[in-house]
Amino acid sequence: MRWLDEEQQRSWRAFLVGTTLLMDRLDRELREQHRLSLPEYEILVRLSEAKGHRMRMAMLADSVSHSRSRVTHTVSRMETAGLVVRDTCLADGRGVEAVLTEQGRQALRDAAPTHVAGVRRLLVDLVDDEDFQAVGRVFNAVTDGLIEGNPAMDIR
Amino acid sequence: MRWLDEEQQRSWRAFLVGTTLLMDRLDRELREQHRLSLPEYEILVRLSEAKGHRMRMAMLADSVSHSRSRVTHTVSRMETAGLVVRDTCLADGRGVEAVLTEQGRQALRDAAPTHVAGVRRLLVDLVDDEDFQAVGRVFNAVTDGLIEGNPAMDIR
DNA sequence: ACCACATACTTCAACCTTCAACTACCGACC
DNA sequence: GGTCGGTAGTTGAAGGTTGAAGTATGTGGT
Repeated sequence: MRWLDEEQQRSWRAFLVGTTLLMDRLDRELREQHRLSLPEYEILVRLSEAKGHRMRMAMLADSVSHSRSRVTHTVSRMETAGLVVRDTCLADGRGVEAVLTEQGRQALRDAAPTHVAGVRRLLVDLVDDEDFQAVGRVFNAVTDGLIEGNPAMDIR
Repeated sequence: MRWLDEEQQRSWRAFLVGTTLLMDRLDRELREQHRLSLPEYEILVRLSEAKGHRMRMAMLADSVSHSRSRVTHTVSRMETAGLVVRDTCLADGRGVEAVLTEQGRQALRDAAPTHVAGVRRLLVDLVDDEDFQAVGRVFNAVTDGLIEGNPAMDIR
């Protein structure tokens, strides 16, 4: 059994604690200033980038790496809040598309500056550009490892 | 308003998705193989490193960066499972200490190899040592930023 | 000694996530 | 064209998390 050395141990714990604090804070800021959770915000982002501001539920789920069930619930809440609507998929009778409403687009326009400013202030602006790029490489590798490793999850 | 450039954007998203997948997987492995959640595991680790295998609730909460309420619940579940016991604090009548039981120590001994192997296989062994060190630096900076920024949270 | 205020932890209810059914539809094979 | 297995999405209940309010104890001023 190979354990982690001192250095690796420290990095791993820093990651655990830092991530917890960071996500907590970003979520809180969105909630307090825009009545939006971080998962909801991410869904708004994905939809806003999609063609026609609409996306199949499964694709949405994959793109944020949440379970389908979770996305169902999240989208339901967002629908109640008027941020999205559901639309049945013409091409596939089983399919459902989530569609951004004008109100949803507006919510995203409002929230984006807060969110980006938070990511900068609490993360990006605190560290070397080089180091931040390393973070990108590391988690791309992690994602690849987990998506390859998982049969039938190679959509991306 | 300064947005993130392409590269930063990619890194940030890789981080979000990679973290989600990684934590999910590590949690699942612990649950399936050892009936332990990741938060529970972390508490076992903290307690095992503490003098006398015991720690005040508040200190425990700070050390894993969870809310006090959350730690109360987690410890309650762990107490039911026989992994820890609560003990009132002699020095401070308000205080409560969580104490690792022999069963808790055993659970940790059993689970640790699984967990460490997972962290290696899914993260550490996939990336450059340099890059992993960068991750450590980045999240130490994040933690410092968030703990300094927060009045009365400088315990560590 | 008393009071006000702060700290330590718990409780409760609302909310979110997970997991295991469940419904509905597609596609292919006979 | 009926059946079988697979895919898309939802549902409902159980479990975990949050945040505000509650209980109990410590602390400092008078």
